[in-house]
Amino acid sequence: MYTYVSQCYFPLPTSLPAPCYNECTKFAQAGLDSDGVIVLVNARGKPDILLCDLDAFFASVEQHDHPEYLGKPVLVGGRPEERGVVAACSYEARAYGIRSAMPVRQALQLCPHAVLVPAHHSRYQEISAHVFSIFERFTPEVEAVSIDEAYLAVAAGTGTATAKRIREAVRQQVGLPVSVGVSCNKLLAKIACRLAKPDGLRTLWPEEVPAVLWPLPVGVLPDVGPKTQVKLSRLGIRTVRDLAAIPPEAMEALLGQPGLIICRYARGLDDRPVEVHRPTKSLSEETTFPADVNDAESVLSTLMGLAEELGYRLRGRGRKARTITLKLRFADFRTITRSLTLPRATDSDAVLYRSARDLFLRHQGKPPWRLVGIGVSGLESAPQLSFSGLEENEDRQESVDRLLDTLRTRYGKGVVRRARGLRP
DNA sequence: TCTGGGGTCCTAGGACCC
DNA sequence: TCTGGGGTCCTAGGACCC
Repeated sequence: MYTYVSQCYFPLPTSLPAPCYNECTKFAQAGLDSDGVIVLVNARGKPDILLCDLDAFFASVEQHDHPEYLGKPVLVGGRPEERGVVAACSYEARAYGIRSAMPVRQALQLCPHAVLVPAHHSRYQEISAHVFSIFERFTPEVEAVSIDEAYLAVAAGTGTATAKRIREAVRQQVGLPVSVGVSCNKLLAKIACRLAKPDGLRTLWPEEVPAVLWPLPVGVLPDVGPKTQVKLSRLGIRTVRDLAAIPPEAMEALLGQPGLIICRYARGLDDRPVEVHRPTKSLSEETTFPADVNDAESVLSTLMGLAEELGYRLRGRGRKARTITLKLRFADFRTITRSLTLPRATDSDAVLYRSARDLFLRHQGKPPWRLVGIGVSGLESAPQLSFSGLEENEDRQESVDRLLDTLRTRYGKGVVRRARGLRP
């Protein structure tokens, strides 16, 4: 008997092979267990899914590079007097109730003797690249979620063994703990990893959904953030079990499309594929001022620096953008975005800056300003310019941007700022 | 003591075209 | 004079994630 099952939960008889609650279509094999419940079995040899997540990544790197920090509460983040927040904290710090995204000032009140370290992003990038290269020795199917997290697809039945070997390899060759969750889909792998932390490995198979997933608060599910939790709790929905008992149509009426998705999650169902290549859709640069700013000139000069940085990144990736977005945050935290779309895509610092400046002059609102940012979207790949093409290029500014990029890559940012006539 | 920075995806309304 | 849908592009905001 073959069928197409996507709703409800299915307890599994032990005689059947490892189940998979992904929404299988023509290859899904269904049967009835002793209770007469429909059973959906992975008959296609679907891969096992691993979620590998480096524990407290930035903080662990700092502890690795500075062994004197081992065993201590470590905060990686901005300076408290500049409104910094915690980017990462060690498990020792978490014991004091410190969490990432918490203002550093608040974190230091919870734990005054914590070690506060500024972020070293290029170092984290380097370590991340090393870890990802280890992942890729085990499977080409690696989807980077972030600098410290990746989904891996491996052959069915090999998940746990692979996870053990990955953890050993990363521990030995990089010296960092990585937790791994193993299951048959992304959702359950992610929850398994969360349960495994810190420095652990665990599996979570669909037959464990009622016992393990259902008692947890709905907030463990992806896409269920603070706002959604409030909406759900008004309906008395607090645990995943509560949610699994609600008809999906009701959730769709309440939350739209995401309502249907979280209903499937509540049943342990998730058919998102592991995607190796995910093209960048947008890039942005923003800054919160150490103190609110009252003069437009300061905002504009900051904006120029952000535009240069963004242009540099855009050109470095060989992309151009059609839509430019200005972001402003006021002292009361109200935030607006204003965008414009150009007839032709650009990667020029000057065009980025002028566009953002014009948007600012038109929509600046009332000072003081707290944050300014610039973003680009509508990305296109920029044709590679040959050197001769560069010389013939009518837009001299483009050649200047690229020359300065070369200098910057070779000699660093300070050289370029001087070349542009800015103070180093 | 307020609340970083970099992303993704979705929704909704208006303009415009067929 | 009144009244259609459908599709695409653009803009703005919101929720969420790491």
